[in-house]
Amino acid sequence: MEKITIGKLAEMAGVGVETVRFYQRKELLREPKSDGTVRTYNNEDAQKIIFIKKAQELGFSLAEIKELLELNTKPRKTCASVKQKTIDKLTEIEAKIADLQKIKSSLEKLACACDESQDQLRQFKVQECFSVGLECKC
Amino acid sequence: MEKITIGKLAEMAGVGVETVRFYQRKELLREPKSDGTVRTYNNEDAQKIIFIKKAQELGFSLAEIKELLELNTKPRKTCASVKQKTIDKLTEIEAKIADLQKIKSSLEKLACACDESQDQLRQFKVQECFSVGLECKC
DNA sequence: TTTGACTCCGTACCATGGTACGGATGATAT
DNA sequence: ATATCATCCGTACCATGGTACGGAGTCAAA
Repeated sequence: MEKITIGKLAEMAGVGVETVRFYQRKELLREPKSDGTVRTYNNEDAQKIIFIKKAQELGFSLAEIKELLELNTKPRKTCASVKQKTIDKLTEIEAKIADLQKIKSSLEKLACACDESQDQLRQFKVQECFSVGLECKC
Repeated sequence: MEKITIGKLAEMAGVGVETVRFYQRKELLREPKSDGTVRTYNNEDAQKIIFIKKAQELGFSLAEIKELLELNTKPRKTCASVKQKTIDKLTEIEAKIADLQKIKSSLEKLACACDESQDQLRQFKVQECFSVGLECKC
């Protein structure tokens, strides 16, 4: 395994060096062992940063992301409690997927309306996707 | 249609009065007509706020949410350009759904690992979901 | 061995998305 | 009609998630 410096790591993950250090302060990333004074990272650190960025785009806060990353890594936790937390997270994620599907259906309807009348187009309201039944009649 | 004051609206949508005013400043909500000095809102305003909150949880910024709400409401836009933008948004949303599915599969695998050995459990890494192939052997 | 690039660390600053506060005015219930 | 409550508006402040800066130390190639 090659020696990865913070600059290299940041580049691999597509973030700034300062961001890496910020995540360390927030305990989203470990403080790596230093051989001498310059610290070295590994591929897992890069993977973690990439996960953090993706999860943020999906509406998770850093605190929530920390929970996700630590689900099974806290010692002294029973299998059962890990499983319960995991299932809770799964439920949350399924809800997000369902909400995205609603917006998706709504936008599909809008795409249809583009081929209908100007009137149809102007009267369409994306925001209704969370309150009324949606059916695309294309 | 009943008269909805800002306080009522905020309550309906589950936000604070200040948040409503903030969204108005950001032009996510219209400045409603006032009959006299107190302004009155309608159900659509409430629907919009609910949409905003949901979309935020899905990782959209207020600027992006504004774009979504305005997709078909800007006059002087051609049907074709509306359609193109809509399709772009759809693509984005499909990507989000796909990423959520990856995390979901990963957590499902974790839930399985809970029933296996402690070793399996501790070695599991959620963050791998964006880099390696995942298969649940439950 | 010096020069240039990179690291480390602290502190300051920034944008986004609100939240709180306070005074003036307007509405409503008794 | 007056007490109470909400609205309006401006401004200040706040938390989250970074980003920038500056000084000191370190490493590696020429």
